[in-house]
Amino acid sequence: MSTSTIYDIAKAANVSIATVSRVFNNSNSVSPKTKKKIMEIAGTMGYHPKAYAQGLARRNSKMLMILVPVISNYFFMEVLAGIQDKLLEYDYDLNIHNLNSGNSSDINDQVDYVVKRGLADGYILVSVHQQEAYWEQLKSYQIPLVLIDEYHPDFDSVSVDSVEGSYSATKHLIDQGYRKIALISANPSSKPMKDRRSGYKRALEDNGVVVDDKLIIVDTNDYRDGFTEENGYNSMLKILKKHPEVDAVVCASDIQALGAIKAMQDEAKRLPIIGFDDLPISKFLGLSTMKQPMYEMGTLALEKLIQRIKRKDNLISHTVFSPELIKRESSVADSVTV
Amino acid sequence: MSTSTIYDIAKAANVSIATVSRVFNNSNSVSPKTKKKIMEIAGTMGYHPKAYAQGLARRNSKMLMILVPVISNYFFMEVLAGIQDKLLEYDYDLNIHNLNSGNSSDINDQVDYVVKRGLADGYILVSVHQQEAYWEQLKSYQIPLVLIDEYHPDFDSVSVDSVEGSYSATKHLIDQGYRKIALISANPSSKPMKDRRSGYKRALEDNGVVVDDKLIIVDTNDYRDGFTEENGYNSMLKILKKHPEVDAVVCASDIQALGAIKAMQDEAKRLPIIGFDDLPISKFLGLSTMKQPMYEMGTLALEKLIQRIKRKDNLISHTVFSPELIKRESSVADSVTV
DNA sequence: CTGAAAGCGCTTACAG
DNA sequence: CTGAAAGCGCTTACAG
Repeated sequence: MSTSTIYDIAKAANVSIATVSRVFNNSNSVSPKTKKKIMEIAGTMGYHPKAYAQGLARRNSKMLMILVPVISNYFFMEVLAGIQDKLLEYDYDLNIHNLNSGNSSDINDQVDYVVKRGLADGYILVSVHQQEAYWEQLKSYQIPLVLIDEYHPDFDSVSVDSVEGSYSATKHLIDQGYRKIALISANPSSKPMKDRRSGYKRALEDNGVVVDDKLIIVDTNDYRDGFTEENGYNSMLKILKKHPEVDAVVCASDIQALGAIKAMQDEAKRLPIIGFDDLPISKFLGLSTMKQPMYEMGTLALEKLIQRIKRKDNLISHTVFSPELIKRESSVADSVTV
Repeated sequence: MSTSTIYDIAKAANVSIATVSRVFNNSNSVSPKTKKKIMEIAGTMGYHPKAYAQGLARRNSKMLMILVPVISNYFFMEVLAGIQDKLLEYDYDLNIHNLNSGNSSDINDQVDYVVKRGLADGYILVSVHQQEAYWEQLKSYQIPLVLIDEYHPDFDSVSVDSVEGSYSATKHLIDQGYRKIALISANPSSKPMKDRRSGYKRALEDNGVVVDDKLIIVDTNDYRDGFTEENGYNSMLKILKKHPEVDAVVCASDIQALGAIKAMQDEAKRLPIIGFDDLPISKFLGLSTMKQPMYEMGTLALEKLIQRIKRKDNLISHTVFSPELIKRESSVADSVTV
């Protein structure tokens, strides 16, 4: 660690530490001459104000933090891009804290720990799903915080209507005459998955199709909440072997749909299929899907957080986007061939 | 912000702040009784020691930081997984700082800023490629730091032999009789790309094939250093239209290979092709590739960093892995059909 | 434009 | 097992 402090610089420049501090805080009440001298000395000594000392003295950190359970998914990537681009307009550092499910402590405790340590001035929680009791506790800390991909009345939030999205996806298949529609699910207890399942069911019911719970395929492997190619692959295999009556498939995510498509290829079958997300790769594979405005969700969440930091007593606001149906070859009847 | 401090807790519990501090630092020299009382009070008041105050008082943060230019690639994801899993053995927090190329300041300055602020006790730089002069400057700060996907004699590092990997990929195609082998490149000025290009050239030369620089395809769009499907798609289109003599293709990355394959489909052509990375999706698409031990690179880098923090004067160590050739359908002669 | 001094919220010898 | 006090490296009124 370059060990020089503000005292070293002050001594070398023959000024007080207050003056050194001022040049690093861009106070204009420093003469250009001494400013220049201080900057030169700081340069050669490799000095820069230490975050911990500044954070303590200022009582704010000019840092924002993103808390996210799974960094390695495309949804988060795009959300992050939106946050980062918007961040260029503001004077904040950004750090990402990966909530680790492999960790001994659970997500609750990890959020609690990070947030209470107060490293950042505000937090964006992406795809963090908690019990009601925990949200209330979090609320009591009165820390600026916005939710993405989750809804709770007590916090600003930006999310997508998963019920509606799944409804549209299912309806799209129904409209083409399919009736035995399977759902390849992810971890069924997660909030978005519950919503997607209920959208799927409602679409069937609204169109006079009896819901058959056996056609809702849940893989037991919960790695990454089931949002993996393997999950889709195995689920599709199960459909092909145990449910030959199925004539179309709704997937909880594009990544599972990709695995499912591979399974169909391996079995030389072809069923209409639709995903959820719209990964960049999906376009290349002709996968129909429900697109979420991920980038916009990121920019909007950041704006909400900045506003919240400025005025803690602003009214809470919620933004819910509707996913958009992207029709491509995978779900269109006449292009579905073996 | 939950505004209670150690003083509030001390007062409420009728003890000194030293005692409160001790219970939060797991000092065993506190009676179980007062410990319990303090924890209860802290619980109801939502108290937890603030990171900035602790960091300043302790002179270390028990935090590690990853600096990375592009978070949204599979290589980083796997490296991160390795780091995180290994981290469970140690008592450190982990944060990720995304070096933002969209930012006004360049990567140099961003690394400098972050590292000098001293938020973490050590840093892992992933895929950060700098000029020699900057490495020297960084070295002068004497901050614990390890490099992944880059090599510099002054820092511990973990990397892959891109020259050898690219050589093997090219040789694999040559061995099957192909001679007019194109290279779909990424940003040609990046270190790994230079290495991959030279591996490609050497493999050709070693096997009596004259290198034709026109067959090295560089897309002008530098988004994400060219590691995108679009880049691969456009590059392949160019090959098919302008270089019909090409009989096989080496790609700088799997993600580009995916785009390239899509382009071939759209043009109803099929050339043997090989990528570099081994994304999970590649297996499903039958893409041959050069696999890097990303997860292991992460765990190893973390271990090196921990050692470096413990003993700053240990000898610098470098680990270079050899990529492994994964043969799948995309590059095998007899399975290549339109 | 500049300095002296208080304060930010902790930790940690030191003393008992 | 516990407390008083110094110190960590800054910022920021206040005074000049």
